[in-house]
Amino acid sequence: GDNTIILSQNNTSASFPLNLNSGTDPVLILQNNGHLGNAVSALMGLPDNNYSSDQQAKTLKKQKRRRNKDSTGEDGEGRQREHPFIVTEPGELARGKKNGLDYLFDLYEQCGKFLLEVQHLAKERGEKCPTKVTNQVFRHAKHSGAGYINKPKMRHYVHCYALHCLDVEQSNRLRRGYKERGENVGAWRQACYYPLVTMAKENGLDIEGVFNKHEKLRIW
Amino acid sequence: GDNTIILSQNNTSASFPLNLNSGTDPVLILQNNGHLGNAVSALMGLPDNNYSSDQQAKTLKKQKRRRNKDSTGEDGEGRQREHPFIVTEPGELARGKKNGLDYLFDLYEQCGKFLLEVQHLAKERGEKCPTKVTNQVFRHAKHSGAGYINKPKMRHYVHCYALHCLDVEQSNRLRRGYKERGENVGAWRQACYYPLVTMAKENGLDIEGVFNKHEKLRIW
DNA sequence: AACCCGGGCGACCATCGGACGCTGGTGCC
DNA sequence: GGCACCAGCGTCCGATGGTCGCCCGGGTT
Repeated sequence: GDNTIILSQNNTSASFPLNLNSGTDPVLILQNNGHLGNAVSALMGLPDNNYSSDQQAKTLKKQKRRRNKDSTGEDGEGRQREHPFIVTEPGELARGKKNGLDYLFDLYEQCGKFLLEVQHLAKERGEKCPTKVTNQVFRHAKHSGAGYINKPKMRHYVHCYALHCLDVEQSNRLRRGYKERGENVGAWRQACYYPLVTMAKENGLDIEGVFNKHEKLRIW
Repeated sequence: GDNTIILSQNNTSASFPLNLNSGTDPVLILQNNGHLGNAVSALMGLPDNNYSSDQQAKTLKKQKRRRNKDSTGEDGEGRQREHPFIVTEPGELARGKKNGLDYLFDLYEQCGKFLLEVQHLAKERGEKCPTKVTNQVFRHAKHSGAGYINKPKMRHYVHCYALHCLDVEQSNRLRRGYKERGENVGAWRQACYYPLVTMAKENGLDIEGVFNKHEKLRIW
């Protein structure tokens, strides 16, 4: 059934260097219209640039991708795909078969928690210990029942989360603006990128540098 | 023709945290009996442990490895394989068709330099910038004419280099001991591992932690 | 009901980190 | 010269990071 979560935004931060968050500490209402298991707080980021080095013969093999249309009942229970995100303003609950942005950001917090678990497990097994959210972390999340977390999604919105972490005020303003104008999630996502570039420039860093300065973004 | 290089061991260090080097600063004589191009100074390390996570069905497919026996003259010039290392004491020049350990350690310094070059190139191209010695760095080294540097070799001796960086005295003692006893390189290499474990334990860290504390080992 | 928009995420791919073991250089007899 | 030892490094492999685009959910008409 539907599931509503209430949590304070005054998150687990306990920041460290360069915390650009300004501190309005309202109570947020999250929601996943369908499931959910836990909730936390964290931040993230990374640009979508696809530079890649070693320019060479790029075989340029473009072939059709096929999907296994195995839509066979499965179990009858459990949604297949997450509801799409819509642009919501801070604290706003998404209506209908949609998810809001507070919920999106909470997924990043959850990933941070899963990373911590993976790190602890690795440590006590004497294995190599990741400092970033890796494939292994996504796998762990899935195995832990958080099937609604997946790599493509998290990577896709990472710089939106980053803006949220680095400057909540500006992030909130953007959300309200895009909601008001009735823009879709894709447009909002794009828009999140530019403030980050500006912030990086102001601090004389690249985007990655900005991420690394922030406790919660460092793991992305 | 043969090539001898003289350089001060008081290296480019300019350390930073936890520099365990004790500071005898003699003049070292390096040598690669056959080529060589430049020389620097740096340090490195990493254990050979093969933990790996996600224990699973390990397909265990063992198949014959084949080599391209293309020993065709090539050019007539240029050695194919590096001369093997022998255990030499500090400052000792390897005799005959052998290379000494000072030369081995210098290769790690060279790798550090190649990493810096790759980092600068990446930065000015706006590409992703490696913090570690990666495949790309080995590729760059090869392209830059340092064909005598290759990944398997560098990984193989990394913890020997680490010991050298973290405690030259002990490293030197070990070298002298193993040379005296006429042990082969493989035995010496193995022996380098244990002091590192002890050092890690003393500092309450794992091997990787020890590496990360040292300016020059961090890149491995 | 039918249509179309847009976005979730399965699955693909280049590349990586890591290591095995063949090949042949090297010293000894 | 012949042989046995042993180590250099070509080459392979599982897994990763990164992304494309198929497929379908969802709102609208």
